[in-house]
Amino acid sequence: MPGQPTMRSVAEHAGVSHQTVSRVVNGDPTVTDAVRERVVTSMSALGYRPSAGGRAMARGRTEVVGLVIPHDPGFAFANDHLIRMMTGAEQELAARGYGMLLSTRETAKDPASAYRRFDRRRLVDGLIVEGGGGTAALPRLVELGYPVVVIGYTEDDLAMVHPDDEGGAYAVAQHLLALGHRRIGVVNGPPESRLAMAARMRGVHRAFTDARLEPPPGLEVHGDFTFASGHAAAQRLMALPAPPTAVFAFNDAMALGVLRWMRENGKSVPGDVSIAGFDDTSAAVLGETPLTSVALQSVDLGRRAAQILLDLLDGKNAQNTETVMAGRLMVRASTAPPRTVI
Amino acid sequence: MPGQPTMRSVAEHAGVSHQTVSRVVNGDPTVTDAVRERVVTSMSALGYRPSAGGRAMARGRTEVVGLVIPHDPGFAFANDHLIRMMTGAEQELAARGYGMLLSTRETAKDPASAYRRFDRRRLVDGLIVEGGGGTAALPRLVELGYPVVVIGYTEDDLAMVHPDDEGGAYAVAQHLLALGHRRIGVVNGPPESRLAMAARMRGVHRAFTDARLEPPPGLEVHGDFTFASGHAAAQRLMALPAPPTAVFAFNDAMALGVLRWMRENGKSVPGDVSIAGFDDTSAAVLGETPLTSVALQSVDLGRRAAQILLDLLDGKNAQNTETVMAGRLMVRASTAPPRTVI
DNA sequence: GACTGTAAAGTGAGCGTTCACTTGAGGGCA
DNA sequence: TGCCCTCAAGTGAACGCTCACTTTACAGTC
Repeated sequence: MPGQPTMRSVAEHAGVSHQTVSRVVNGDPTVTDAVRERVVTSMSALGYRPSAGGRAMARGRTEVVGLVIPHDPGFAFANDHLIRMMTGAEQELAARGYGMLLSTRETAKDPASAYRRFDRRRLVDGLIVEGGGGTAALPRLVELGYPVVVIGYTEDDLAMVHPDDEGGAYAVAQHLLALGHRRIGVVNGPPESRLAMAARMRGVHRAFTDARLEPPPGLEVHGDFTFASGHAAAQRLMALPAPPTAVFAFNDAMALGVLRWMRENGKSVPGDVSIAGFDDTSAAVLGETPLTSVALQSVDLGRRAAQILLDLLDGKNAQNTETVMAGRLMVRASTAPPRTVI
Repeated sequence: MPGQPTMRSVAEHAGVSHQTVSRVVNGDPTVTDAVRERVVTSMSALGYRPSAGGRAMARGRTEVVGLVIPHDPGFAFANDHLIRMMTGAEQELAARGYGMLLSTRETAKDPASAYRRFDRRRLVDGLIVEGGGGTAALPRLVELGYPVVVIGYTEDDLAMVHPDDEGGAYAVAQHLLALGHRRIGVVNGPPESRLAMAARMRGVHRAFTDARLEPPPGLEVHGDFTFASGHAAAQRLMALPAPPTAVFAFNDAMALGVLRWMRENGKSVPGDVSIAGFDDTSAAVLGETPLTSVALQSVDLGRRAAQILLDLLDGKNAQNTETVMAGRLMVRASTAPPRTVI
């Protein structure tokens, strides 16, 4: 787009200096109303819009932050969370005049792919990384001098924002215990998410401990967050000599897999087996048997991450904080007291 | 981040001119291997990374495009599509060295909000707008000189990329007719999507016509794409004197609402009533009764939109094309022959 | 040997802002 | 009246890159 009006052309049109136009654009209070009005008139007469590139050059920062999200074809179920988180972050950033540049990474194939962009070129001021797991490339970004906020967990010394996984899992386990379940099966997640999964596991154990009960041994199996792995996990759990009366899957997709297995094998839910999930995805809510699950505050998670990053950019709050946002237990039709209270 | 190395400092370190460094960065073939190697060594020794701002200034374009997506709290079901579309677009853009700036708009509250950013400041070279509906602000963007590609439908004279809504709906209707259904209820979408919905309706009618049948009158009701509206629509359809034997809802969320109503009212699916949706969301696939639906090529839709936009930016393909991407009928457990073939 | 052509590298301006500093006008006060 | 102070606006450089043009070196030709 050649021939776009510049500050100098606006200045000429308004009969002031370019610096005065700059002051008007940036809301400098020292400009008198008369001059300001003249400049504003010229700006709209010429159709002037400031160039982000010019500003970036002069200020030494781009006022754009990068958002790195995982993108794994198989993990479609996290989409509700991702979209909400993104909009939360975007709105917070927009409110402070920042833009959000999106970069996707295929965790499995090439974890570093999404970072490479930021490594190669200086086009963002900081980064929000969704999902700390499997991000060995994180230290490289820090090395480059980027402020980084992780949505999720990381072992690197970075600001973290994450849901209260332990509290959420505690709430689910407590709910199931209160219904009278004792043999509670757990479908745990994959190694990439071990920090979040460990927190959820702690929550489950704490619920048992608080109820002065021992967590039943041998009722924990592992999935990889996919529907299919939940389905397989149900098979394994129900084949045990003493199968569980309730299954708590560490995400909704696996919980739906468990539910499907129950349907296929003539088990009623919640009659024979109660099922609970985690994430409160639309698939869990809108199904024929709505799932008890834990709702994350995805929008606020994104919003908060953006706030922290902006504070880091402003030099405020240089501490690498850990922010935990409460989850909410959503009790639905998939959980009920066990047939025979033990 | 002050004191970052620049082209000139790299040039000094390597004992060449800044222009030679520029040539190396941009892969100019006229640089001899010896010099190139020296420059590359200096670049990594100093940790040099080009400044996107400087390049944007000098080139007069930012090499970033904007992606505008709708964000309506109630419309969570489109998330699968959105994420896939975004990753498709992002990967295509990244492959050509472009960045993708995200902007969300709340269609209902303030349709123009997402555009304002691009109106106020010159920070992208072009725009991809997801969902043409309700975008009265589009002409303003064109007026500003942005190349725009719409994913969806628009009445403005812009490049469009959209799924084959007519063909997809045709496939569903044909499938239901082939099963023996004649009284096929349709749960249509909201006015904002009227162009897409009209295409789907044409598809349904064409299927009837091709089968030398008359579309049954009075079996079309309207929803707003939400689960609740699908639920209500089922109520209305089934209260008719001659209720449908199959219901085709124009998105999955409404189809799931229909399914729920059937469950609550003792109708078996697909025994008493067949149900089909549109979009092939995870909620439809992973439910207890997997839904027959139409899968969109969301990733390719995004990828294609990005390609077209990049071509527009290159001055190639100045035509405002309309690109249609086939959908795929996914037949699942929610559709079967009617109990009594009429 | 002088001339031309070409490939490789260098020079300097310019892109549109902001920053640090300077100028100028006007007011208050002794 | 003269001085200083304050507030509003102006001046010019700098930010880091690319573009258009120029220089240099060297080989080929007559």
